[in-house]
Amino acid sequence: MSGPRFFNTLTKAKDALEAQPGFDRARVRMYVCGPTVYDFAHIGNARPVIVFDVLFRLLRHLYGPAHVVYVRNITDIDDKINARAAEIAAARNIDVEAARVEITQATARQYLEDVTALGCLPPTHTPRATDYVREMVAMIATLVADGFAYAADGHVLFEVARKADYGKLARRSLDEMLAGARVDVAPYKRNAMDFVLWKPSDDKTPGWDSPWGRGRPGWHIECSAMAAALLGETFDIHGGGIDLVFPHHENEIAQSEGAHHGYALARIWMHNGFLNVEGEKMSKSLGNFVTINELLKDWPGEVLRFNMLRTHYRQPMDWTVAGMNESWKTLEKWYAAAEPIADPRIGDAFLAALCDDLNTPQAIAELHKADARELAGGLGLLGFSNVQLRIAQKVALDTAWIADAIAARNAARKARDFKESDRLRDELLAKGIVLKDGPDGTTWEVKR
RNA sequence: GGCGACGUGGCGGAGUGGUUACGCAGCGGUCUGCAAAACCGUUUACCCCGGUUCAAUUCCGGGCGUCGCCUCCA
Repeated sequence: MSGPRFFNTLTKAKDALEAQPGFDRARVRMYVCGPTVYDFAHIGNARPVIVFDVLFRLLRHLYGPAHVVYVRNITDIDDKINARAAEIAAARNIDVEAARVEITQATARQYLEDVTALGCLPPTHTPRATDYVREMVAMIATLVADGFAYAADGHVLFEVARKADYGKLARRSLDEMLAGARVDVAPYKRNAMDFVLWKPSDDKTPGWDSPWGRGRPGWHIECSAMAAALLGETFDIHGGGIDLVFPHHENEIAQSEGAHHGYALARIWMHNGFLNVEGEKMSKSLGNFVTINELLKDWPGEVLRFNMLRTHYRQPMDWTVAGMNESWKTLEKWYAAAEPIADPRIGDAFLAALCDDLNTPQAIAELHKADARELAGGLGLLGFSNVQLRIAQKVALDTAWIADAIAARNAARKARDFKESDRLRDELLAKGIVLKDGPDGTTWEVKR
C-alpha cells in the first residue's frame, strides 16, 4: 500500500500524505478546530469530532500511537462568550471575568463528557486559548514588525494586500471578495478585507495587557498561535468544518505564513460537510436544534457515532431517527458476531477504504462482507466498544426475573403447553422484552 | 450578485467510460409448535437536455433543484 491519500482543499485533489515535503512518519501532526465553549455542543458539532477521531485512529494504526500528535483546541475567548458572561455577571452581580471562567469551564467539561461518550479518544493536547495569549501577542508583534499588520485606533489589523496569495485556500481573489462585500467597512481599516488580530476591551469586557493596550485577540489568531506552540510552524493535516474555510482558515494561513517567513501552515487541509436534521437545516427557530447531550439520553453514543460514519465526511449528511434505528440494528448484529473473537485483524480492503480519503461508508461495506475476525478488528479501529450499547440495553432491568420467566416458558414449551409459553412471551413483550430463540438457547433484548 | 458543493433503486449510501457495490425495507426459502431472531436466495437506479465516444450513470456544455460560504457580525 502506498499510504493514505486525503482530499486537500488547498489543491482540490486527493494528496498522498507520505509524499508531502517534510513528512515524518515518526511524528505525524494534526490540528482540528475545537469548540467555542459557551453552550451545549449540537449534532452538527459532533461531525468533525467523530470524523477526525477516526482519522486520528487511522494514523495511530498506520504509524503507531506514539508517533501521532493530535491537537484540538478549546476557544474560551470569544465575543459570544463575552455576551453570555455579561448577562450572567449583571444578573448575579459578579465580575465579568469570573462569569467568563465559569461558563467556559463548565461548558468545556460538558463538551469533553459528550465527545467521550461518542467514543472519541482524547487528543494529545487540548489547549485553551486563554493559556496562549502571550504567544498570540508575540505573533501579532512579529506580524507588525514585518509589515504584515498595522495598529489603528486601538486595533491591530492584518493587511491582506501584503500577502500576495491571500485567498488561495478559498480560491477567491481579493477583487472578487471586494465585489461581493456587503458589509460596512470600519474606518480604521486600510482595506475592506483586512481582519482583526487584536481589539480593545472596555472595563466590562475580558481583556489582557498588550503593547497596543488592554484588549483581546481576534478569532483567527488563537489557532495559529496554539498550532505553532504545540506542532511547530508546519504540520501535516489541519481539519475542520467546511464553513471554516473562509474566513477562518484562510486567515490562519495568512497570519501563520506571514509570521513564519512563508512556511506553509498545514500541508493538507481537510473539511467535513454540513449536517441537516430530518431534511432541514438545523436551527433554533425550527425547533430541530439537537444537542449531543440530549441525544445521548435516548441513544447509545456508539449508535450516534456509527450513524455519522455511514456518510462520507465530505458529503452533505441528513441526520434522521430512521437512520439511527438502522445504525443501532447493524451495530447490535455486529457486536453479537464480533464479541467472541479473541484475535481480531484488520482487513486489507477495509484499510484501503479508510486510506482512500477516509471512505468510511466503503469501509463499512467491507465489514459487511468480512469474516468475524476482520469485523472485530474493523470495529475496533473505528472506535466501537459496545460498552454503552450493552448498558443501554440491560440497564435498570431485573435480569433475574427475566431469566426465570424464560426458564418457565421453555419448560412450558417442552411440555407442549403453548398457551402458557405464549402467555409468558407476551407478558415479557408487554414489558418491552423481546425473546430470540436460537440454537444455543433463548436470549433477549430490549424492544425499541 | 460572487464563489463552491451536491442531485444514484422504496429508504440510506459508495463507486465506475463497457462487468453484482453494500446495508435497510420488500419478496421467496431454511429453521421454529407459532412468531421473532438467525441463515440462504432475490426484484427495483444513476435529475433533465445536448455533445464527445464503438460504448456514459461515469467525461464536456447548458438547464433545473437542494445546500454552504461571502470577514469580528445577529
